[in-house]
Order: sequence, then C-alpha cells, then structure tokens
Amino acid sequence: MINTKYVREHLAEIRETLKNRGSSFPLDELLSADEKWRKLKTEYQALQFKRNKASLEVSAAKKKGQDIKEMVSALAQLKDQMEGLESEIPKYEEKIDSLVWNIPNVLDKAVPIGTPPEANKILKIKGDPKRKSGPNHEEILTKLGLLDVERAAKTAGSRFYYLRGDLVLLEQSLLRYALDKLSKKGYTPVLPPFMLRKKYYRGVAPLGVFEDALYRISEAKEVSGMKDAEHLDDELFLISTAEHPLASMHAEELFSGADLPLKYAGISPSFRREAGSHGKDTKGIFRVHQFDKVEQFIYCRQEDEKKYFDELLANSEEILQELDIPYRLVLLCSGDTGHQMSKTIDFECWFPGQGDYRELGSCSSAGTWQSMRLDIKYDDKNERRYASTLNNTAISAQRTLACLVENYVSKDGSIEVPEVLVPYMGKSRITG
RNA sequence: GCCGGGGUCGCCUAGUGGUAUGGCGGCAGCCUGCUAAGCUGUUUAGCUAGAAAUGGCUUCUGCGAGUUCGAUUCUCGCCCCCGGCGCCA
Repeated sequence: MINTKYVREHLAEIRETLKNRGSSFPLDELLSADEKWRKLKTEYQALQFKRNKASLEVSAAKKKGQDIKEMVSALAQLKDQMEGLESEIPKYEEKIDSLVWNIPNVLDKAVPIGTPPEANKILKIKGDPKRKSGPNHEEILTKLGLLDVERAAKTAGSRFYYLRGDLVLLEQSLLRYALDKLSKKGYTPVLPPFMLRKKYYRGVAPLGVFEDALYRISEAKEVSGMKDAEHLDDELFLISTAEHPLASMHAEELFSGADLPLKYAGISPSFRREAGSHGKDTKGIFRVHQFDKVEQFIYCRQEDEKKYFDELLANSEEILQELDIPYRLVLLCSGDTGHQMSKTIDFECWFPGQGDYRELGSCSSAGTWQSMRLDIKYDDKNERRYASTLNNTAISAQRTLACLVENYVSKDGSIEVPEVLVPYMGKSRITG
C-alpha cells in the first residue's frame, strides 16, 4: 500500500493543487482516517512488543525444562487484546487505501491556474494551414472505399471502423515510421501486453475516476474467504494506452542510478470506452473505441524530469514537422490536467474539415505519482528515490490518418502520401 | 489444464515450530603509498520520541487466510518461475 507520509509532508502543496484543479477529493477524510490508523497502529505495535518479549521468555523457560503453562495462558489474554485491534486497523487501512490511490498529482508550477478552454495557454503555433476548410476525412475516405464505419457499426457498434486497402498500409507506415525514428534515437521498441491487472492499473491511473473509461475483460474469480481487495490479481483491463503497461513493466524494481534514463517506444492498440463523450466527434475515426499508437515513455532520475520532458516534446514536433502538419502546442491549465499528471502539453493539429486545431497527442510528466504507487525506485548514493515517469504520444495512428487525409487530399479526391512515408508505402499517391 | 520442483534483503545463498545465515554488490568510515587490497559498520518497509544529532519499537522468507502463546517452518487458497505431459494459433 502507498503510504500517507508523502501526503503529510506535502500537505500545503496538495491542498493548493486540489483547489486549483477544482477537485472534490476528500483530503480531510483521508487525514483523519490516517491519524486514527497511526494511533491504533502504535497501540498494536506496543502489544506486539509485549508478546515478542513474553514469547522469548516462554522459549527460554521451555529450554530449561520449566513449566510454561501459566505463562502461556497469560499470553492468551494478550492475544485477545490484539485481536480486537486486528479487526479495527484494517477498516482504516481500507479507507485510506481507497482514497490515497486516487489523490491527484501536485501540479507543476508552470501550469496555469483556471478552467479550460480559456486558461489553457497556447505556447507555439507552427506551420501555415494551406487550406482553411475542406471535406472531412470520413467523406474523403468513404468515397475512396478505404473506410467503412457502417458495417463496423453493425458488427461491433458505433465508434468502430474497418480500414481497407492502402489506408491500412498508410496506417502501418505511420506506426513503423514512428518506431524507426524513436529506435534511432535510442528508444527501445516494446510491444506490451494489451491487458493489465487491476493491481497495476491502479498504480498508473486513478481508477476511482478512470475506471469508466476502461474495458474490463474478466470478472474477478470467486474465491471463498477472499475479500474484494484481495483478488486484485484476477481482474484484467484492456489497456487504454501503451503508457500503462510500460509504466507497470518495472513495478517493484530498484534501479541503480546509472540504469536511468530508460527510454521506450511502445506500440499497441488502445481501447477506450469513451463513456461520457456521446455526441462528440462522432464522424469517422477521430474518436474511436480502438486505435493504434506508438507511445514514448521514459523513466528518469527526479532531477532530469524537465530535460526529458523537453526531449519527448521535441520528438513529437520533429514528427509533425516531417509529416508537414500545421500544429500548435497547448499547455493545459489546472482544470484540464489529468489526475495523475503534474504537467501536460497537448499538440493540436490543423483539421481543415473542422476548421480547427484538434489534439493528436499529449506530452505529460507524472512526476513520482506512478512510481510511488508501483514501487519503482533507484539508488541515489545511500538513498532510495522514486523514479520520475514521463510519457508522450509519438503517433496516434487513426487520428493522425484523419488529419493527414484532410490536409493532403487533392482536388480529384486522391490523397498525396507525405514524403517521409513514401519509402514505407512504395507509392506517392493513394487513389482508392 | 494435469503432474512434479521452486519463490528468503539489489543479486546469490543457508536454515528450521522459539531473536532469519553467509557471501557478492552498494553506501559510510578506518587503515595503508601504489594501479589495489584489507578491516569495521550499514543494507526492506513503517510507527514513534526529539529542534537536531540520535534513539525506542514494529515489520520484512511470493500474496492472502488458518492452526499456535509463538509460523520462514505445519495446513488451505491464489500469483509467478522451472521441468514434463496434454491442448492449441
């Protein structure tokens, strides 16, 4: 279990963060449960001390061949006292546990305070939208026979799709292009499990607020005598991003300082229920239940966090510039920054069909939020410190396809292949 | 899925119903003139006292439950690893 020491030591910051995020997290409830827990725990430990001492005396007496009957019955009384506390303490532990895993991350000082969209801060605008408006990607792709959402709606439901023909090759080209680029920069490609146990999922994202966004694919096994909290191993969730299995990968590990940073390029499908987004972005493949993504992920020493955040962001900018997509960087405000993140910069790209910039990915620092919950540390001289974890989209394939198509469609309805992808496609134009 | 073996500190390893062994590595210190070695201490997590230096205590043998005054040891369930068999893309 994650401990509350961190909370007590960072109380002022946490209070401020909760206020700035507009969070309803019941901090005082957590603190009072924690206070009560520590009181009982201290009491219990004093009894354990008594028991240990007495047990030794029993042991010594037994060795000398003395009668231990009386000593044993005295100890039985002590046992009753301990049992009372043993049933009391877990109540508070469960309470603390249910709260502390979901406590929001402390925001980075750079994060603007306020609510979206006004308080989000546009940091940079790069590239000129060549076309201000145009057909949306669904129209373009359906006309070419490369996208079929109707049949997917029939077989799997809304927000699913069949990609066909050259669009599949273009999708794979994008992913491979991103993998190759990151691989050359020293990021290790990783194809992770597409499912994660609840035990680890709750360490990478606050399940209390996040669980509705995930597909749960197996029910907990019924095991007699087991309480809910104890069969966490048996519940699996489909991953909503490769970030999650990448962050869990090194759970419960201790790095030597020289091992860090670790840089990964994860490739996987992402599954999202998109609960609560009814009616939003229903056209085409912009917002779907399943998409493919190459994700950048870094474990680093705490003091290197900023450096690698900048590196991750620079990688994304390089990719967008090579794909020649107009984009802007947006620093998310306190009200828009994800629960487990301390800072997030979205990159939003120009969609002529929508006449607007839309998110293609986001670069985030989780600070030590994930590593504290997953127990990921490194040796720093004679101290063990929690590693910082950072993540950033490299290519979110379906969304990027949508964006590319709208920017690269020609008057005749065919699609020009971006130059960097031509070697992967083996052709420079898609005509359906 | 079945049968067998296993899981002990960062790594390796001993042990057995009564204070968890030793080594390596790491860290701190000491000694020493030669590319190093040696010696000593330390090494999970937490509660607590103190301004601090530093103490006291609990906890840690994969996870959880049971038996017991006491479980690393005995019993049961679960997870994982290794070997064999079966099934299978």
